[in-house]
Amino acid sequence: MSSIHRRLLVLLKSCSTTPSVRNTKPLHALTITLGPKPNQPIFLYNNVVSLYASFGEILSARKLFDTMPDRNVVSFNTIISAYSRCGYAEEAWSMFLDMRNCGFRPTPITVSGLLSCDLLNICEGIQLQALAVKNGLLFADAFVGTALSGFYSRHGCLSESVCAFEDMPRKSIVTFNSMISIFGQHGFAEYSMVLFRELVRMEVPLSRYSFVGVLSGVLSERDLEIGEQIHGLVIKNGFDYNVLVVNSLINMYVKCSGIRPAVKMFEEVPARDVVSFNTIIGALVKSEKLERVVELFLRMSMDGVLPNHTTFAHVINSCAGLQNLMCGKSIHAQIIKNALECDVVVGSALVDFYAKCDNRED
DNA sequence: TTAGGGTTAG
Repeated sequence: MSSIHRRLLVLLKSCSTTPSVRNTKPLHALTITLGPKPNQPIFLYNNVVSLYASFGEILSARKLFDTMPDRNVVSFNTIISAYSRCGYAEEAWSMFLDMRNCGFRPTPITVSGLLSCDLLNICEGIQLQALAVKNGLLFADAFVGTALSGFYSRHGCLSESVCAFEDMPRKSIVTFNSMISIFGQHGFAEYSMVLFRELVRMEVPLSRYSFVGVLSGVLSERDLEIGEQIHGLVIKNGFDYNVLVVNSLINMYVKCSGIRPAVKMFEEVPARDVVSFNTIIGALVKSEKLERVVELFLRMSMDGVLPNHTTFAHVINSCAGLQNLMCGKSIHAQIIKNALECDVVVGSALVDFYAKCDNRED
């Protein structure tokens, strides 16, 4: 191995320990210095493409991919998954066609990467399913089947999603969590619970997503008992310190038993993030307890939790309801500081706020 | 020795 390749490997190692665009650029520069010679280690190029993609620098990733002197299956899988993650379904599909034209056989990673693209159309997904069945890709691991069931669910095809799940020769904890969540999101809390119980009986260690999934369907007063049972299991399994699970529980109490028990839970938990605050703030707005919204917003900043567009939209709506021009204007200043004035939801809330405060010009 | 799945508020 030449000294320049050794230097590349050292840079690559530093990129993987502290990944950043700043660290990736010198690595990229060195690959350019090497020139388009044959026998270049594709491995290094793949890593740089992957690093750019992981920072959302999809154009840089593609540019480098195009200049690579040689490519392998991993190169194609990296760029296809990068496009899929960013929602560029057409580009992902076009790279998939290029891959096949270059004589590479799609792997489970190619197919699951494409199927997990939010905007992949139904015809292409069905073609991928046929290809996966024909090539036995569902037997390799649980990724393709899980992605397929998620793909059908996103397109509103619940029965196809369930079929994909049931036909899977290999299922993982993620497959179960995903299906539990799909049932919940489609309003089938009882099926979600049946699958969750099956998972418990299998005695595999539950993950935080198992609880998030099953709680996503527990949304009405009649489900409160189920919600409380899940709460018990959360504690039993030691997830009551996990902010993601705790937020799902707070949301469940908001939906099933109203603001009081939800606030009680919110006050008792060891840690809160922006979603915990937004859940309670959203519930306070709905029940028209607008003064408390502003109080909670102030407490949020005292606790060092940064507001986001959801928080600002709720708080501005409360100021509009209270017709409190002074308070709203000061929140507006913070919105500008956070560069959220052009956010469509926040911006619309501001327009509504000024109109309700008879301040048409602003 | 590089590529892949489940996530709460709105």
